[in-house]
Amino acid sequence: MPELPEVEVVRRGLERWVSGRTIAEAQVLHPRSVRRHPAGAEDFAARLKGHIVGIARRRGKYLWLPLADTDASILGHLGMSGQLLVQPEDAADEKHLRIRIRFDDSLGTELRFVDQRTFGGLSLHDNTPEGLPDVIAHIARDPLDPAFDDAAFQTALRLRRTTVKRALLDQSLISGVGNIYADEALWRAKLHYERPTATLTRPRSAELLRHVRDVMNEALAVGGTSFDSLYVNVNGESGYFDRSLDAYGREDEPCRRCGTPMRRRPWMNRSSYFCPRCQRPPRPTRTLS
DNA sequence: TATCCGACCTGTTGGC
DNA sequence: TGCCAACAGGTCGGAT
Repeated sequence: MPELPEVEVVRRGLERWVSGRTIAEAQVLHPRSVRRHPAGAEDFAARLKGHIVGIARRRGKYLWLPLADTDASILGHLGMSGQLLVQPEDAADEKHLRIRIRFDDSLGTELRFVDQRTFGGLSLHDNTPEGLPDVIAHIARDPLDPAFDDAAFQTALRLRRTTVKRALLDQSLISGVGNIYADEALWRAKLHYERPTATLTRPRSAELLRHVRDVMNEALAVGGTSFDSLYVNVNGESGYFDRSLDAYGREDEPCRRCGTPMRRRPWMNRSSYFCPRCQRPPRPTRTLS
C-alpha cells in the first residue's frame, strides 16, 4: 500500500520522465478513476490536451502535476493499489489500466494510471495561491516537509481528545502516515495504539515524531534504490515489499526487542500490530492535569 | 465543532 | 473442486 515514501518515489519518477512534456491526449478507461473530477471524464481529457506538465509535487500521499501554462494541476492519489507507470507506447495494456496520457513528442513513452481496486484516481483542480490544488488545502504538511511545525503538531496532539494512532492517521494533523508506518513508529516509540494523545508529554511526542521520520526515511531509501527508467512508481517486484518491518504483519512472531509474540487486534476496519509487553495498553483513567 | 465509523472496491486466502 | 466469507486500508461523508 503506497504511503509517503512510495509516493515520493513516484513523484521523483514523474519529475524525471514526465515533467516538461506536452500532453497530446488523455484517455479515461474507467470513470471511477476520475470520480474526484466533478465535470467528468470527457472534461478531464479535454482540459489536459495541449498543456505542458510542470514539476511534480507532493504533500503527504497526494501528488500533483502543475500544468505549466495554467493555474491548475492534475492531482493524483494512488489509494490502495494505484500505480503511475511510464511505459513504451507499444507495451501491452495492463489488466487494470484506468487512464492513459499520451505526449506530443518522440520519446515513445506514455503515462499510465493502473489501479486494481480503484481507490485512487486523477483529477484536475485550480491551484491555491500557494500552488496547492484547492481540494487538498486541508491536508497537513508531512513530517519530511522542511516547513513541518513540530511544536504546533505536539500542541495539537495534546489538545485532541483521541488516541495516538487515530491522530497519526489524521491527514489534517500530519499527512503521509498510513496504517503500516503508524504501527512501525508506535512500536519503536513503545506506545500502545490506544494511548490517549492528551497523556503524551512533549518529550514522548517528540520521540514519536522522530520515529515516524526515521521509519519513513528508511523506507524512502529502500524505495529509491528500486527505481528504473520504465517505472515511475513502486511495484511488487521492485523491492516495494522488501522493507524491514518490526511490527506490521508480524502476528505471533517474536518481538525483535523482547521476544514476546506480537499481537494483532482488529481496529477501525483494519488491524493494529503491537508487542503486548513493550507497548502496554493505557490505564483507562490516566490523564495529565 | 470534534470525533467516530461505515461504505467504497477487487483480488487473494482459507475454511467448509 | 467450488463456493463463500474474511481480509487488505485511504478517504469521504453521514452520524453522533
